[in-house]
Amino acid sequence: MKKRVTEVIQKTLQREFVLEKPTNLFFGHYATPIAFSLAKELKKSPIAIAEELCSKFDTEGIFQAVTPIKGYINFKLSESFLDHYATWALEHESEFGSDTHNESILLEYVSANPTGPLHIGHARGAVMGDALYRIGTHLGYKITSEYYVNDAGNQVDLLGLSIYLAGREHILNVAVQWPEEFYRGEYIVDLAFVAKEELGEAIFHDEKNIKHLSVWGKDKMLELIRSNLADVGISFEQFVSEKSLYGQWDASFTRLRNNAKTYEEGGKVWIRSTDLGDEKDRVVVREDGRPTYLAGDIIYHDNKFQRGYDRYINIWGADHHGYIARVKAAINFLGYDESKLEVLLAQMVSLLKGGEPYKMSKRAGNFILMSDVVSEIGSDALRFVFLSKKSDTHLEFDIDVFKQEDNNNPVFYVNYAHARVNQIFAKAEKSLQDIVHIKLENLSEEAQNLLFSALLLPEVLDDAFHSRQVQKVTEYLKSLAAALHKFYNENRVVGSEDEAKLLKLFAVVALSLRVGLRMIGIHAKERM
RNA sequence: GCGCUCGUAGCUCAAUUGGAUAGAGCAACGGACUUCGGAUCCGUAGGUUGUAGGUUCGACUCCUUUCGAGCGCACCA
Repeated sequence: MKKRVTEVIQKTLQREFVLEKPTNLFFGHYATPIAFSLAKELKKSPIAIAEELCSKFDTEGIFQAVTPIKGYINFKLSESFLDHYATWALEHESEFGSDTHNESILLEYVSANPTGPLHIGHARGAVMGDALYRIGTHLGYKITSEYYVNDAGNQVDLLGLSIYLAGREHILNVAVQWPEEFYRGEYIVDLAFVAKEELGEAIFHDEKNIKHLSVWGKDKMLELIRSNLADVGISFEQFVSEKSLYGQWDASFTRLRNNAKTYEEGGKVWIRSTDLGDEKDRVVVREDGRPTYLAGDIIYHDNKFQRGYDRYINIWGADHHGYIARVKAAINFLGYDESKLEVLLAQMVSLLKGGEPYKMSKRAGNFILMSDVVSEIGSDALRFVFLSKKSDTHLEFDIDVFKQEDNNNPVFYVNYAHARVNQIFAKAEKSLQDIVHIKLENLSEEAQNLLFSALLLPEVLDDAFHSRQVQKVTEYLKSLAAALHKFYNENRVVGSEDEAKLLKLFAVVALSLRVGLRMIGIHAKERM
């Protein structure tokens, strides 16, 4: 819709302009403040310019009226244009809001270490990544979703050790000296018992088995993570193992060295990340020859860029923000365009329950488990609330709100609007086929506004994806649902003169709600 | 101390990325045809957008100052 409008205006004005929506639909459906920017150049008042420009538009086709108000030029769409679009949308539900783009994008998210279950912090990045994936794919981008598995290094060793010691303490009943650092959650003890089942008790007799337990435990945790994700409807196209990329280190390292971006000092190899704005240079190879974590990420990003996507998006927890500079520096040093990498940060989440801080799970080792929250409020509510706020703001919410079945609960509210439309169709004993070709004309002001709002979904999706701000979708769904509830309360549909027209209008609203919800991974309810 | 992110109604958050009178929900108060599902809707009240400057036709948005919060500042991942 916006595309068509832009085309038409472009053709008439023959210059660049900003197209926006008026704050009040009373003015029109679209508006441009172009007269303000022309005022200086033309040495005339914006008001005069706006009036002049308005007369250039013909009001036979797509626009019903083009009016100047206080320097703004306002465009009102014609009913026949809106009706055509509505009919098309109803007949092509799966294409509503879709588009084509050539850009290919590698979207990496979650990538939690396979050393424990997912906690609530991971959930925010997870649902955000998944929503971007769904929206972007719908918009026609070629997106690949990927999970990077840190299956090398200390943490996995620590996992093995923790299971081993838990087994000795709880299964062999021998006294154990716990080291300073280990994984504390009760899930470790559970794992030890599973290990006993699957591998036999003898595994805890010899510390040589720790290595084996590490790999075994890592696989188990990855399985758990996948099932946690599956519970909220998230799956990945590919998992990339850190370990499997290690063979490529020499090649990456050689390129860095040849570009003179590394140096040796104190027996270690450093990368000159300060050249590109990092606070200090970073070690990539330790004195004993083992590569650092950064080395792993250098290989991984080298590998990513070799795969030749147009764009790379990483979603990281906000606590990793300090890492962006060095990774971007490394990408640049490897000879790639680092601006192709976008890092989105998911800020911290704090949960309340009945106004009190949510109890940490002992099972998880003082984290809030994502699976606990999901079993309390469900996947839909979790998604909706996490996607309702800008990802870079700190978020606090009370999970009791999402158990209520009323206005407090936005998931419920939006679903209710959708179900309501279904109920009306049932009451009227009509189906979509009966009304899809009814012409929407001579609508009341309110009906026309509602129709227009419902048809905005495509541009909302577009905007949300481009700005990587998924809360625009949830905001839109809430306001569209509100508009429907309001209209419903003020207008009788079934049995009225305009029954067929209003049913069609409602069908468009329901369509928009349904597709919008689908974009954030929620299945719209037919009845409550 | 340095860096990143953030500061909007009592609370939780929006604001078309520089545009028209800064909007929703909650909480408070007052209302709605004996209902196409009242699981909804309408109204009232609530703001110097943390502070102080600057940029311009125009600033919640950009720049500078200052205060406050969170996070980060590993040869851990």
